[in-house]
Amino acid sequence: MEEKSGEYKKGLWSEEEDRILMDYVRKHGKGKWNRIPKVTGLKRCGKSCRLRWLNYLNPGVKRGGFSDQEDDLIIRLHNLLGNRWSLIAGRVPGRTDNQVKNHWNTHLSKKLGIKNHKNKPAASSSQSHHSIPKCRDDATSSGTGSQEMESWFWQCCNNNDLHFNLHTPTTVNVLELLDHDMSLDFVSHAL
DNA sequence: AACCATTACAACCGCACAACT
DNA sequence: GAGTTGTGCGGTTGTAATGGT
Repeated sequence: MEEKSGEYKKGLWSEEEDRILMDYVRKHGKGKWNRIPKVTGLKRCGKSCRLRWLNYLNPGVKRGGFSDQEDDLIIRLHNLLGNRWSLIAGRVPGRTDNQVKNHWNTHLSKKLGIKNHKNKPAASSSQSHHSIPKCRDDATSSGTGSQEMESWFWQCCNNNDLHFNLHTPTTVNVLELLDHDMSLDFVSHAL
């Protein structure tokens, strides 16, 4: 994975570069980003191409400001998940992790009076007083476990009390709950 | 109009990890 | 099993745009 510095251009992308990258993705699909400079002659490293596509050129990316609903959802998901931007972004349709992260750091952290982005996620607080239901096997192999988790989750939501420790095994439960059971609708209503 | 400070967002960097050879 | 490659993630930096003086 040799990408010598100096061989590739840095900084903002030009329209021409965007067009070349779009053409490549149209023809070859996503992936194998490191081939792009070789195939297209684009003076950008694969990593940069991937990022440009994911955060800007991808038609699924929503542009423009964040709505109040999105803000609210992000705040609550951040409260739940901490700085897990990709997870948060995965539940905010049309938004990328980079967008969410930037939006948090420039708007929401100020709005909430959070000092800086090195803030530890609330979720990583060592005081986790919650008994989170047991997980994977229970939750995924039987409806009961899943229901138990959902019920527990709702309880936390109702108490506006979403501080779990991300580094405990129970985190897995939370994330799995999100992945398995919680469509955006569920999350946005729950949170 | 010119300068400086702040804001918002795009992009880069370093690291980790999974897949592949 | 070891090395290489490709990808993803979070933190950080760079820069254009905007606002204030």
